[in-house]
Amino acid sequence: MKSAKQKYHHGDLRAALLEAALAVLNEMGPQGLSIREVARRAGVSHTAPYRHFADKDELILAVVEQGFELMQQTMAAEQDAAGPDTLAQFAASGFAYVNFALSHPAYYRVMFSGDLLSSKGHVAFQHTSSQAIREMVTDIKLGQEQGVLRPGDPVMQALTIWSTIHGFVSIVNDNRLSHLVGEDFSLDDIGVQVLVMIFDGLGVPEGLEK
Amino acid sequence: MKSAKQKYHHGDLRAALLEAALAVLNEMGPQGLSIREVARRAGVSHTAPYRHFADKDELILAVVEQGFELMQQTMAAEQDAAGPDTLAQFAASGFAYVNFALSHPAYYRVMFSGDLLSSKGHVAFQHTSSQAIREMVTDIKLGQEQGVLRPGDPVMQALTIWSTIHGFVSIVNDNRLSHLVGEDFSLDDIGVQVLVMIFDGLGVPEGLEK
DNA sequence: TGACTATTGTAGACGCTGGAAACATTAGCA
DNA sequence: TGCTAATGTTTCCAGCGTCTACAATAGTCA
Repeated sequence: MKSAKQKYHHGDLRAALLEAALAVLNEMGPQGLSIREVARRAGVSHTAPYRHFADKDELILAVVEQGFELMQQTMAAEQDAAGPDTLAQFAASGFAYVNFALSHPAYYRVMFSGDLLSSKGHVAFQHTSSQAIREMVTDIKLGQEQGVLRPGDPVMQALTIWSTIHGFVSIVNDNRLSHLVGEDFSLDDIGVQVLVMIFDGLGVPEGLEK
Repeated sequence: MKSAKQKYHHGDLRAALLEAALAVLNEMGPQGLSIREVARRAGVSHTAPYRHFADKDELILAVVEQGFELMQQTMAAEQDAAGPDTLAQFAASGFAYVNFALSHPAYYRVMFSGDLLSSKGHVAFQHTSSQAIREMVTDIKLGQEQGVLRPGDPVMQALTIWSTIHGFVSIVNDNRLSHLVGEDFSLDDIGVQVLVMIFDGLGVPEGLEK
């Protein structure tokens, strides 16, 4: 028996479905995400979702979109809170990215994996991250002008930074460094070190060779 | 009608199934990978695979394992071919990694995504890459001793390098930089630039600030 | 107010999937 | 030659995405 009176029309089924989809992803992983399960959680018939999403791909893409909006808001807020210093803003963005990915693994995975989508759905999917990298390039140009970043192609720099951060959080979210994270190291510590390394570089600076 | 005489026993069905699975991944993507499709391609009934793999997870894990072996062989060969110089060997490994990932996207995806597996299968999956990072740490220690790499925790350095490379090839394989790759840039060029940047760092070296 | 229509939900069907159980064929060995 | 284990087949089940036909409601306009 349902606690609330069952009405024929749900009211805001679309939002309820998105929420249910995210809950399923969190609780059961990507394999557990089925239209029927999502419908079940929302308390509607298994075909009701088709009134709001053409197919499973569209449901997933809606979750992806929602994830990007949330991430962007989070990052913008952190960047604003960092004060006027360019480098500090930059670092704040980076930490916010890592933070979002690690605290919302289900969102992040669905936003960047694409394996849940059929090959058809991939076309729409590829465009979802272009906005984020465009903002990053703008920030990098600013950093170059202010002399805190090396000169060079800002697109390449953005790609390098993005690669490192994305690679790092993917590795962590796939639980591939569980053997590293013990009492001595927190994930935050490790994340900071990785970000510092990509700033300083790993090679020995010129003029300091043995 | 089959060209070869149909025998009741296949001979080496296990290998044939792995080959078929890889072909399916290449042609139809992760969504197209089903036990039944793989069995169809191998010309056997849809339950025959269960004589060789307990379930779908085990089939996928076998593909993953095969992929790691192939990658390791490729990387070792390139490293040997690079001559005695430590830095050159190091670079050769890096390029071999990128090369493998970009020329075998299906292998790489299944090796590192994990989304194809049920939550049960993840446990075995997480151990598959520990060998690779252990070798990397050894190489990095050598680089530090020879003075071509900065001093510091070699595990962290390995993680940083691995993050960057893994992130880069993931982004490329997910087709997220199709707008960058035109006539002016090849993926190889971009890959080289990314690797150089992580060596030199992105920040302005000390003593050279404005 | 009352009827018409578009919107939103349901019921049932189809072919696909992963997987279990029972059965058939064959290879290897005593 | 005959026994047994290994390997492949047949049949069956429940769950999945999605299609089609139908039902209930909300909104609109006379």
